[in-house]
Amino acid sequence: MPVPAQGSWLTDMAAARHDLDRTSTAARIAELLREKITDGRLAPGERVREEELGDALKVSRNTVREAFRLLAQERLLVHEFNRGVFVRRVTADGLADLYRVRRILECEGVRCAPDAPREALARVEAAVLDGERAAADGEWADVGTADIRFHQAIAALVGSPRVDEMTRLLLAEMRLVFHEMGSPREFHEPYLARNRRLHDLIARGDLTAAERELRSYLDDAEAQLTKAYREKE
Amino acid sequence: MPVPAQGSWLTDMAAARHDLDRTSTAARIAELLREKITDGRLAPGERVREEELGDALKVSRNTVREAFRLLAQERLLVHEFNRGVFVRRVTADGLADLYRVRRILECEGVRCAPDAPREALARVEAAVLDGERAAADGEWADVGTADIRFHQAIAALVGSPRVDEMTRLLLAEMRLVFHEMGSPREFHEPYLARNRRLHDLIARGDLTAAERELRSYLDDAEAQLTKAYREKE
DNA sequence: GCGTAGAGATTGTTCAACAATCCATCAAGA
DNA sequence: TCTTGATGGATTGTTGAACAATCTCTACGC
Repeated sequence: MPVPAQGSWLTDMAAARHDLDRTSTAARIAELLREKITDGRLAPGERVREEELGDALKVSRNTVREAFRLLAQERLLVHEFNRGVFVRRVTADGLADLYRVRRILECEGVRCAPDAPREALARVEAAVLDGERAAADGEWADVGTADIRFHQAIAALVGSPRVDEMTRLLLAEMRLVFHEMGSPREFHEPYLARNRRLHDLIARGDLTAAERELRSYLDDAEAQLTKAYREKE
Repeated sequence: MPVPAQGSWLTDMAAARHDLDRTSTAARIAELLREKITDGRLAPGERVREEELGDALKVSRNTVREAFRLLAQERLLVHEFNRGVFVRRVTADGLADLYRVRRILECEGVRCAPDAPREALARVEAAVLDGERAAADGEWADVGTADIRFHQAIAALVGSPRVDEMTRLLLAEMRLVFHEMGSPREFHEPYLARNRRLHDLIARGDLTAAERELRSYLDDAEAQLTKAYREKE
């Protein structure tokens, strides 16, 4: 049989392989739950009963349990042995750790910006624009989504699938934090301008200033959230 | 009821909570498999049949499947829909990505060294000593284990549970790479002295030199492994 | 107020069955 | 000979029911 040339259409097919393989019922249930959780329709701390969910989706308990295991490993659900599964509640300590890792990954993204492909930087700007547009329309939930996509894009400048995945989980957990405090507008509005500035600094190639801006950005956001956390207790 | 003082013994109890709660059968099976994989007794690419394993352990297929899901999320197993689960094979691309993230996390560890507690640095030195001792005894498998513990300890200087966990998964995957090439001695021996030097630089507080040393360390290791990978193909 | 005991609910685990899919093999046809 | 298509066995995917183990709440007695 003929050997396909490097970079032939066959290579593309091989790369697109994962799009083709069907997904298990458990994986699809997990996806549904993920949406409900990131939407905030399943609130942090809320319990998810396996029989209840199984009946609602017309699937067996075993399948539901598989889905639970997936999301528990993703840190969206917490599985307490013999007690059940709950939507994760992020503690103040957890929040600090979240920001610690965000600082590491996102700052690395900024430092990698010069080596990043043009499309990667374009995605950063796209997220900025989406946020500004959503703010103009008063769609504050969408502003939050755009903000998360912005930071995802920053970390993606590293160009590492692993970093992308870690950031995805990280930011999904951040959504839990936002939902726990329920403050879409007051929280996201002031950061729109900073997203814009951060992007411009990166695009201009002033990485030192960009990293400084990002760090102060994250410090401020963390301080604000932590303060709100403490007040809630 | 009296409020416990910050850092009291109650805090310790709460932290040790997870040691007490019984673990599910699936979690224990996962632990068994994890050992077999990191020991190399389950080789990369090898298939693990669910019925076979269930019979061997006298547990039901469903329970085995749960264990598979856990390890698949840990990236030790690969789950191919309708085809089965296999011990992960790390590709050359995967190897490069592993080192990309290791550089990020471990270099951050070095930079955080001044703020790290004394015990954290002690663990770095302990790993160095363990490696040297194992080498003197000719126990090259133990040298590999000590090397991994060394790098785990470096990343742990960050002081973040999340970084610890990410590094744990990362290094478990590195073991797969080592097993795939089956070269314990030739590979680990030259790095013993470098581990020692790296620790000394950190202990001395010369972080600039330490980070440079670590980067060159990782570059060399990656190059060596990548070369061996290419030759195997 | 405190400890105990029991009832009900929920999770943990097993088992058997069937459906869906994969894989190797083999037969037919160009 | 090579390709194509069909067949059957093996393995995974999913279900539903059953029972055991554990938790949680309530009622009771002290």
